[in-house]
Amino acid sequence: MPTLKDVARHVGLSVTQVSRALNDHADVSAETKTRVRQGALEIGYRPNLAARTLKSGRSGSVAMIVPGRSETVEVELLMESVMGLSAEFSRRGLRFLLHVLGPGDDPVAALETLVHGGGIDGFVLTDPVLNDPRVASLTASGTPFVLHGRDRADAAYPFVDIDNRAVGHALASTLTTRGARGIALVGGPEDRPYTLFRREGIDAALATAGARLVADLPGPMTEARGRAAGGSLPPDGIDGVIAGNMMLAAGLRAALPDIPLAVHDDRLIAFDPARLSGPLMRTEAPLDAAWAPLCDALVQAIDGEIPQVILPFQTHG
Amino acid sequence: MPTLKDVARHVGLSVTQVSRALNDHADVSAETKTRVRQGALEIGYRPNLAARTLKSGRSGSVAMIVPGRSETVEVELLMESVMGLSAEFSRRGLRFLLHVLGPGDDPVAALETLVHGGGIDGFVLTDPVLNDPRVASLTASGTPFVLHGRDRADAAYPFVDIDNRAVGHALASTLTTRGARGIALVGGPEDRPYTLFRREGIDAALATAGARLVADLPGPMTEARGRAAGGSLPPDGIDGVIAGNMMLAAGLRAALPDIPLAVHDDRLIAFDPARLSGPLMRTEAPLDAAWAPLCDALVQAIDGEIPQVILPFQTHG
DNA sequence: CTTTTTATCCGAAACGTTTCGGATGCCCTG
DNA sequence: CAGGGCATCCGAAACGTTTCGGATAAAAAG
Repeated sequence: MPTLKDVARHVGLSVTQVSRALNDHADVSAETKTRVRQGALEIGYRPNLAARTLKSGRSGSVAMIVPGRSETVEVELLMESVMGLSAEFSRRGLRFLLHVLGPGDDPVAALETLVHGGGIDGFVLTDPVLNDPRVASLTASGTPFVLHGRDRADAAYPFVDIDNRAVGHALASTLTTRGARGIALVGGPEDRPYTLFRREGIDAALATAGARLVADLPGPMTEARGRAAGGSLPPDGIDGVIAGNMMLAAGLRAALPDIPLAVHDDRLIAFDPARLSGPLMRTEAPLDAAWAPLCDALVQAIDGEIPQVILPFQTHG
Repeated sequence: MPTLKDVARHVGLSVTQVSRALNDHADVSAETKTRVRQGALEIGYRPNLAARTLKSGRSGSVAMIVPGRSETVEVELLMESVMGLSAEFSRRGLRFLLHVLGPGDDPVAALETLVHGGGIDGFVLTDPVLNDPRVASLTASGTPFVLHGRDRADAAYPFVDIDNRAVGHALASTLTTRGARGIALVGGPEDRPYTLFRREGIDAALATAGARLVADLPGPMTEARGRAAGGSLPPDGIDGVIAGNMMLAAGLRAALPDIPLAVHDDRLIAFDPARLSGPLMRTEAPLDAAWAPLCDALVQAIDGEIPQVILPFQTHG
């Protein structure tokens, strides 16, 4: 495998100038730069990451820790993010390390092992719970990271998220402006911050409109539970339902064919809203819009900044 | 961060001896070894992965390159192997690097970048095509790898695979021993070696039994295509069909309710064979039995061996 | 015509580790 | 006591990159 020295010999320059040329440094003439790049291409030069790391202290690799297969985890989402993030990182020349936890493994312990071992510049964290211990651990050790979501309202670390409070507000408002006064919420898992934030927004909107939350049923977001929840709601006093995602909405629609439905759509699975009959309003924020911002944010976090990105959502219907 | 030099100064030895002591080398006295280890602990020494990698070429991490989302790729299988392999590697204390290709990326170029970049001890390759260029590239550069499957019959490199020729033979035999003489094959993609190997086994079995292959329809293995292929078969002269996997079989069964079906089941998706009515014979080899052997084989390959593992399959019905 | 600037270039040191090829002192054999 | 064998140690050279501190020439300024 050719090294900088080989390129230098090939183009008749010093190793120094070749290095500077390839890194687009200032004191190399434009002509030399193209000549060097050309020569590097010709002999198939590829930079040695280990050497670069040794010199610069940055390893150029980032890591993500994901839970293994289990009941509570949405594999579809997991793999969507793994593939999306990995692709974005490779495009930026960064290496993506994936650590899959075993059945009984502690996420924080795995994190600390990886951090301690060195060679990782930063972490991507996803699917936070309230006051996530991983955030605490990384903050304590001063390791750069970016969180997809937030584990508390007053997050002071780098994150990429949507405004779930606003989402909740929009969902509730869209029902109340259509006259709904008794509203049921069939939301996501209770220990997830976004469930909480959305409910805050819902409460605020309902209070303003003089409506009230008749039922609040947090839980897993599957079509089956949507149907079950729809069936368990009291038959009277409910003229609008808010669903956590499209699967829940589909189940709810099956159980309650005519009720006005407001739902947040993360576009995780291709689910055509037209398939849902009856009155439907949606807030839409595609999850896969987050991968690139997450990568950028992590890069900035590694550079010592604290990027906090709020992605937009759209309202339909 | 303390380095070897710091440890050396702290215990009053040379850098050389400290390095050898920590790596449990032969010509260091037992007493010195413990003294060095103690000293290293005291000042909190952590080996620098980059330097070690640069010098020794071993980094303790392995990589896998997967295609991004596309039509031709079975995401479910991809995710299954990524999760399975990653979990197995972390359990062995190895780091698992995942590189997801962009839409137009060349797998071989990505491979070579990663190889020369350093810091990767070996690769896991999956889903080979005939005479796979990745195999050629890694063989040429002398990089350790293990292939899930084989890209040719006379593979001389490390691999983990099932005996697809035997699978084909078993599938065909199970039909001929039941009296079938005109047999249709609805197999997998044409450029996949396993499709070829299975057909070899099928041909051999049919020749022995005096039966013949009336139709041969390679292609993607989806339920829809199974149904389409079933409908396109000539109505007469076929008294047995071989299907590439359970999805194909399900489609075929829908189109041909009574025909004897022989199918290979990789247990990729939980598909209860009992759901298929009519005469059914199966060869069964769960894909997820391969992750652990693949890891072991890669570790051996990195140590210079050439493990070649043939996993067993079972025959049902 | 000398001096200063500017645009390019280069040698050499450094990052932290492993390892080759000796050194040193000691004990044992003859 | 000369010599070989053994256990234990060390200096120095690598691995491939980045970068500091100059060097060289031509162009601009005095």
